[in-house]
Amino acid sequence: MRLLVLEDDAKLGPWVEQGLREAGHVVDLFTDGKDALFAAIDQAYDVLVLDRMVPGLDGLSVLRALRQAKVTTPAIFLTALSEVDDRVEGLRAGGDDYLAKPFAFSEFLARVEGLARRPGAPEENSAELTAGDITIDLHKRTCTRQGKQVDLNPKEFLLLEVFLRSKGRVQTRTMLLEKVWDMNFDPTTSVVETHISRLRGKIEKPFGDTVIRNIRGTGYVFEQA
Amino acid sequence: MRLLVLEDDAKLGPWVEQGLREAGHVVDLFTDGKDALFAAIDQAYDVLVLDRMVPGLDGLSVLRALRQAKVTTPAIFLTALSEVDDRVEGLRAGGDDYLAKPFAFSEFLARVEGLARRPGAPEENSAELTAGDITIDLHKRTCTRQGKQVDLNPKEFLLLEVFLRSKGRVQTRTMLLEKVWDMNFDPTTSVVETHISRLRGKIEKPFGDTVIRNIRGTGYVFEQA
DNA sequence: ACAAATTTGTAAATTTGCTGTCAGGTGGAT
DNA sequence: ATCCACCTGACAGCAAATTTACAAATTTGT
Repeated sequence: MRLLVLEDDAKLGPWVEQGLREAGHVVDLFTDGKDALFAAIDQAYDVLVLDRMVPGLDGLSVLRALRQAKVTTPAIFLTALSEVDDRVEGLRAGGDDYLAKPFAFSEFLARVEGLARRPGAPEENSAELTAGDITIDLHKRTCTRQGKQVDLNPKEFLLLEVFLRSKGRVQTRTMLLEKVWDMNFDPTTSVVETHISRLRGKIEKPFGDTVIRNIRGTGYVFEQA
Repeated sequence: MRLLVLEDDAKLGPWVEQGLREAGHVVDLFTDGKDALFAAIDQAYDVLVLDRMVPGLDGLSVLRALRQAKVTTPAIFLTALSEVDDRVEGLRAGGDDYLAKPFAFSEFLARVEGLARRPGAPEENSAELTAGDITIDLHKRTCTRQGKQVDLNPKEFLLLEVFLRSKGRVQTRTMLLEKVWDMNFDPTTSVVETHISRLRGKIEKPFGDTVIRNIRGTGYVFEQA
């Protein structure tokens, strides 16, 4: 598989490059936005990996330019910024997925390879995640259950997104704190519980069943319907 | 899994400790290098997690001392980016590993668990354990028998897990106390019997047969179906 | 740029339910 | 028959989880 990586961080770039190589892919690493843009236009890549902030031309602009030029290669953003808006912005610009730093390489690889084998043009393909009768649309930021629309706040949406991406595996409180709140050192907070409760109020209560199961002393599992 | 963590940072230490606990491991946290060294010498850990800089004796020295004492437990270093020098990078060649802060917990967990199964254990990854018509899924934390779901409490689940990992071999009460309760000595307690009874109530009674056989004066054996 | 409205995190109150102890019962071994 | 190990159910303590209320922070509209 042929991959373009745009990343100027001196450590992260080579790390990503080597990891992808070891996984059997062909990688072109760029540290400058303009170079990456030109390369992406005249070469056929399977996936683009873009950093949000780089010299020359930032990843966001690169992708916008590409989409304008009708280049539909799927793209994934690496973003150091943790706020929801920053994650979302990449998607708005025509990105197909994002990943917050720091990340586990295995997860990165899975996402990249997942994008590549996805059929259809990114334009009409509205990045969706589904579990049973629950569906969320990453681009439109909407959530539906049994066809009915469910309004979620940003944090609730992100929390649900993490659950839908975990495909039924247990998410420990520590993992959730990291993925949804980027909190790295605070085992005492009870944000998780609070937001689980709110999410349940919207996604379970009106439907009278249980989709988020608690595992005492560990965390939560999203049950596949 | 039994882990030693040497980390003096007041935030990072407890965070790592709890995260590993939630993931189902037994953790001993130390903030002083010397204490950690003594513990690592006379206890059998599966992995050592060492900070580079700690009071008493720094992580690298601890590891050197251990290797000299022929302790081969695999180790992973947590180190600030600025502390990554040649010596630390060299760890990789020796089979040990390092991780630069800040890191994603999920990645840390993956590395730690990867190190532990290094000594020629090719299996794993399936996350399922099976015996006859009984199956447990460690990721989803579920248990089924004859296709029917069986709800287990954390301790019951852990107990069953221990049995499935030792298919056919006798588990003495002492072994169970150590593996499930992390107790090292207390002949008076009857926790084991109580929990065996509860587990049986869920996994034998509804199915009308026996899978956990008692061996009078010794312990229990899990019978393959 | 300001005020109103919404969203988010904290803290406290309440609920839930897991866990270990114990007591009484059962049954096997000698 | 009697001892001893094991089984089982009841119960109380406790810690985790849930819910609620409130305050801080953020977003939105003007």
